[in-house]
Amino acid sequence: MLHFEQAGNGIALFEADSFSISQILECGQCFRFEKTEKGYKIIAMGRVLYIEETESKIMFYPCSVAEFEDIWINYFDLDTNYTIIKEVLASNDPVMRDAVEYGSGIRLLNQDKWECLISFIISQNNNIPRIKKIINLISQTYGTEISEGCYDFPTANELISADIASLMACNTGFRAKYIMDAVEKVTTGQVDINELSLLETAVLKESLMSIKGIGNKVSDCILLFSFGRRDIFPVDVWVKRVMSHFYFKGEDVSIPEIHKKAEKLFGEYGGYAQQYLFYYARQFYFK
DNA sequence: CTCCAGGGATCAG
DNA sequence: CTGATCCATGGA
Repeated sequence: MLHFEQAGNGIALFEADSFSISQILECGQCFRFEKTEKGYKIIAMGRVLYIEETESKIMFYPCSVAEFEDIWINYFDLDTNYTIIKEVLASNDPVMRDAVEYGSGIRLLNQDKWECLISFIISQNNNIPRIKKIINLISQTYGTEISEGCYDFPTANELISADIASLMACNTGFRAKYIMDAVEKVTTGQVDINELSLLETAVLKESLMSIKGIGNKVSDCILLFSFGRRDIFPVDVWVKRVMSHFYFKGEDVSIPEIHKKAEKLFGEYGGYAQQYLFYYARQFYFK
C-alpha cells in the first residue's frame, strides 16, 4: 500500500519502493525535466511538478491528494511492485543482477501518448541533450503556457498550425516532415491514439509505423513508455552495445538476434530489463 | 577536420 | 530478405 499525505502545498510519499527521481528521469525515457537546487522540476500531463527526496520521504509539489491519485500515481507507475520484478530479473542472470542493483530506483513512467510519439520521432539519430532542447523549443513555440515561462507540449491540434519551415527553426532537421505526417494522421483520425490503447501490441505497432519516421525502434519506445507494453525491448545503439558485450562476446550482432536473446532471457519483463541495461550501459561512457 | 547521437527511408543486390 | 547511404545539427 502507498503511504502518502498532504504536506503544505504538496504531497509527501513515505516508504516508497524503488524510487530514485534522478534515476527515473536520467534513464532516458523522458525529456522534459531539469535539475533544481534540491531536486527536479518536470513538465508533464499539463502540469509543472517539483520533486525532492529526503531520507524519510519524497515531496511532490504543488499537488493535492486528488491530483496525486488521479495523475501522478499512474504517471510514476506507483502501483507496480518493482521489488518483485527486480528479483525475477536478477535471479539466474549475473549481468541483470548488476544492472538492477545499479539502477535500483528506476521506474518506467506512463507518459502522455502523443508527446511520447513525437518525442521519440525526434530522438532518432540524435542525442539526449539535443532532444531535450528541441522538445522545449517546440513547446515554447506551439504549446500553451502553464505558468510563468513553462509551456506544455503542444497537442496534435495545436501543431496543425506548424509547417516544415517553422519546425526546422526548432532544430528538428530532417525529422520535421515526419512530425507533420504524425500531426496529419492523428488529427484526421487515420491513427487514433486512444482507440489504439485497446489493441493487441502487434496491431498497435503496425498502426504507429504507418507514420513516417516511426520504425521498429521508435515504435517500441512509444509502446513501452506510453502504452504500458512492458514486454517490449527497444534496441538502440546503447542497448545494442551492452547486449553485444555481455551476451555475444562483443560480436557485431544483428538487432533481430538481440530481440531473440532478450525474449529468451527476460520474457514478459523485457521492457524493464531494457531500461536497467540502458542506464547501466551509459555509466561506462559517462561519469 | 571527423565521428557520433535512444534510426528510418530509400535503394541496391 | 539484408546491407549501404543519406539525412540536419551540435558537441566531442
